[in-house]
Amino acid sequence: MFGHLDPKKETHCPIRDVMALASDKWSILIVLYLGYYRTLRFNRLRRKVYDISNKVLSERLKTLERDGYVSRTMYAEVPIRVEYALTDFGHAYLEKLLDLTEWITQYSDTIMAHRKSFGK
Amino acid sequence: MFGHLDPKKETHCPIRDVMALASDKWSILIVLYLGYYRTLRFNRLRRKVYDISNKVLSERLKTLERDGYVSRTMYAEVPIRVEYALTDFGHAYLEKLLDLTEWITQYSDTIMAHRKSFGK
DNA sequence: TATAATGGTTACTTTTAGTAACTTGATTTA
DNA sequence: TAAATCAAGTTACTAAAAGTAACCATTATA
Repeated sequence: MFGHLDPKKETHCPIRDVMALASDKWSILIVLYLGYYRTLRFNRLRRKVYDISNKVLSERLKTLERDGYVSRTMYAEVPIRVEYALTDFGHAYLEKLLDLTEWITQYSDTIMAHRKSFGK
Repeated sequence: MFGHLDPKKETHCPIRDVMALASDKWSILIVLYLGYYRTLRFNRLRRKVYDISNKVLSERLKTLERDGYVSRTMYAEVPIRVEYALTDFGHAYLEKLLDLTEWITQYSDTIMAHRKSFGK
């Protein structure tokens, strides 16, 4: 249950090395939107994940693709068409994320209230 | 299920505003270690969450305390003693995190393998 | 008398994130 | 016919975050 906290550590930590690359704010939003819309092209995805820049979206997609969460399909049309979608693994991750995001959404107001009252 | 993705957006996104502050690499590790050891003093926690700096640990703890995940108890001893622990809410979050980290740990090797084979 | 431990803070450097302009090639609009 | 538009990004630059290392006061230990 807490196996990944093993003090024999220093070797390979799944949280630092693996999870951290897919659990940041932008990656989570990308996975959620790809989960909801099934497939999205670059610019449409960017408009869904509002406030993300081309640069960061491009970087995050590359990492998510490299680690097996996302597939990238290029169609040699004019103009070029590129579609992003979740892989099966990405869908499994989506399930886990949805569980977490639903929970946090449920308690979001509580946290915001705590945050406000804390400064005093 | 995908309620937080509502395109009416722009107002308040629980993922951007709330979850992002507790789901980064360091915050996750802090919550996991506090979950495992129940209470930890600053320096001991820092040694558990190896490679974290005083500065970042201090900052993350403040945010986690402000948002209600962590409690900070100061004992006016000499030298001063400060104990950090999860709140009830922090424990509930821990449950969710454990579910996610267990899953990612299970697939960690798969991801690493995919990562290696991807460059080719 | 020097060292280490307590829980941090401060100043500085490096890495990451964010901004805005630009690319290439073809098509639509005025 | 010339200008603007869209596709999917890239590039150069700036701002923000993370990481490094020294330091603070107090007290016990060697």
